[in-house]
Amino acid sequence: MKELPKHFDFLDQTKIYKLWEDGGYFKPVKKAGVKPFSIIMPPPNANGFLHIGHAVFVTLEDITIRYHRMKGEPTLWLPGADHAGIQTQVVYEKELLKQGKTRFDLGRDEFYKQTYDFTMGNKKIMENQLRELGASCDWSREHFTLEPDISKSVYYTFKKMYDDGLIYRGERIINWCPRCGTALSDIEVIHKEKEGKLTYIKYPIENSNDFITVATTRPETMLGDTAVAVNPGDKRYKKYIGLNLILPLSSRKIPIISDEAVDITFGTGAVKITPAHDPLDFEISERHNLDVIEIISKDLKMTKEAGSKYSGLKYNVAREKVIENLKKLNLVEKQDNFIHSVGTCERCKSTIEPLISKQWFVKIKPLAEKAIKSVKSGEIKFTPKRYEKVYFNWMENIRDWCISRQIWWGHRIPVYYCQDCGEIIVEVEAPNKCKCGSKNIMQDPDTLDTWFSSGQWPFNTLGWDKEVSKGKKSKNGDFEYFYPTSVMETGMDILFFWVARMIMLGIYCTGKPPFTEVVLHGLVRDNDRQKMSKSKGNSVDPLGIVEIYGTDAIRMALVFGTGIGNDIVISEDKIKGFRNFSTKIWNASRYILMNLDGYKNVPRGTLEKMFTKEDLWIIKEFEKTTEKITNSLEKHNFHHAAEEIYEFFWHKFCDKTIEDTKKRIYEGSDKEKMVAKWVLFNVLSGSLKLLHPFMPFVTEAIWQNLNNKTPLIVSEWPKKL
RNA sequence: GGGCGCUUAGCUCAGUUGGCUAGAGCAUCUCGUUUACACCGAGAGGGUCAGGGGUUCGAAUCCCUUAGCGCCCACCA
Repeated sequence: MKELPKHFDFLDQTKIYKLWEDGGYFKPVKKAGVKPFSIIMPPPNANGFLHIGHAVFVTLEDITIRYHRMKGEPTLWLPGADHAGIQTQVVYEKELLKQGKTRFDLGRDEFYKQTYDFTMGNKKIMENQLRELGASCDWSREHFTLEPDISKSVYYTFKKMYDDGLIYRGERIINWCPRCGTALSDIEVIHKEKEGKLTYIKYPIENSNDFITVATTRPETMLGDTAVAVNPGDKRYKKYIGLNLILPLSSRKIPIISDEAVDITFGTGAVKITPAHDPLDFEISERHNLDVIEIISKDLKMTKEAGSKYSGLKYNVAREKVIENLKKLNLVEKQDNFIHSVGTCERCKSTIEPLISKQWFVKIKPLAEKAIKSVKSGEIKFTPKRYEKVYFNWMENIRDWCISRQIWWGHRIPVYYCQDCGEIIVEVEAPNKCKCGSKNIMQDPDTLDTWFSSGQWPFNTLGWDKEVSKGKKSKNGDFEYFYPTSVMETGMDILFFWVARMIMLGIYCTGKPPFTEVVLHGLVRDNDRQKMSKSKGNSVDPLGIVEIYGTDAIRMALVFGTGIGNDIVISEDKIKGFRNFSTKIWNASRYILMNLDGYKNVPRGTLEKMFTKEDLWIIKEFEKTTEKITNSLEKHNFHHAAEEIYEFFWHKFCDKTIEDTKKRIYEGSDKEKMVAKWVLFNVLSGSLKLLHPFMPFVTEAIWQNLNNKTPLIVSEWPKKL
């Protein structure tokens, strides 16, 4: 055995990681008939550096992975990176803006190429950051969402769903982000409370001197009204239902209709219906076969349909003009201040404009039904269980998923239109001619929602493709061996975006849910309970912390004292505390190694009768601790496990046992020394194993000095001493 | 409007199916320069477990209720 240097500040994490990686310990050895353990890593978005949130998943998943690997299970942790469609495009467009350019200056191909290079550069940095955090994942199986094989599978899924009638193209109301210039799905819209004005406008009734007053926050949309709706039970308006109104400023005749969706208590109880620019109005218009008049275009300017006085004006300019003109006609009853929630783009924060557009949608209900069943039946279990309710709540109220995006970065939709006969061709590989013989075919210009591809991540990365779907074996056999995977661990914030979609698409594509357990963690906050973010300036840079206090400290700080699923509170003081713990482990080990000169380990049985009461106590405590940690890890109770090993190592082993044995170590007989050394050596070895999943670097560094033939990472998880 | 959660020591949080004098880390105080470690050790103080009611032999834990806080979802015109 080698003595340890006095200070471990220079612990060479890179060297230790290399020892593991070069040793091939991250690669699972498949054993026929042995149940494997597998986690697909949530692929970080390859458009920036890792932040503290990434450190959380790395820590929790790496703990789980190391534990299962030590239990001797063929263990796979598959890493990857996500192209992150809109987000990356927004980030790179900002880069371009610094050069005074837009994506249109570059053109589609050049923009894609530059974004690709940018992404690959970030991906490489991220991979090394994952290494610094100790991620023991199998780099030989790493994937990227845009690589050719993955893309092919994504296209195949699209085609399969199209053929099954689960993907359709339709002209419907969607969320339009004017900044990004694309449609968004409902969950990419963040609703924020904003101050506005509620304007009450009088609509004259045809052949009458009566009016119906409607209230609106967007007066300019009246130019596109095609009805006014009231609740069928509203006595005030019953007599008017079926009559016509003369729409001010346009003189169009619009009907007064009745619909259950109208809230009697809101505003005047009469609501103007603008099907082209409001989701609820669109629904009502479908029920009543109303005309749809688009008066705002995608660049937020008024269309010709809005009338010659308004056409070409920006919508907010038009709004003022509409109010002004209505006032001249004495048709504005009043204007109230009003707080309402306004949809904004998740990525660029711009206000969303609902409008009619031709997009691709996933018919989601049939998929959702099976996804609900898989959790209800217990095929998939959530930790913490309370998130199952959140999941059901969302799944049961789900609406069709708009999957086409008018951006350039991502999987281009595998649909081709024949310019001659109008045929729609959906194919994995680009066709060179149409059935009609025409070679004049054009690919759909749009790309797929990034979550459409990440939703297939758990099986696409394992080699599922068209052939496997038809019953053939996957190329390397991974799909058959590792799928369904064991645990999906990720942030609570992407439960709907990702977890829900993986379950739906997993069941659809492979017939099986993609994992048997979902483990969700919370948000990272600072000591004042504030969410950590760069803009607030309160974020902890995990790699910066690694340099100062070491990876082991930050990992412990992230799991200690936080129940799984709850928000994680972390501060520099907390991390410092666990740096102290690393030092404690180092020093205790250094002391033991100093006193193990010439020590040869022997089986416990040969010393059984010579143990002191204190020896037997620590042995018993070790076994109790081992059992508790094992149980906690099985239940994903990371904080319990961490707290147990901390308490055991510091306050039982160091404070009690090491002190108790000093007398024997310094003054005892040879036999007493031998027994004391046995206890120190074996409890230390066992403790290093228990500590290893949490604090892999210090423990491995010490282990390397204990004359062990194999590294700690592949040592056997302990049961007894 | 619907749903979920939180309220425990000065601070940040644990507390598994109800069961010994309610725990940890940090902070505070006292003592200790013992040959692993001051990034340490020994010890101490500190809590009507948000308020009220109920079930029970027994409640921080289960039920009801009130108050405050946070989050998520939703078509508040």
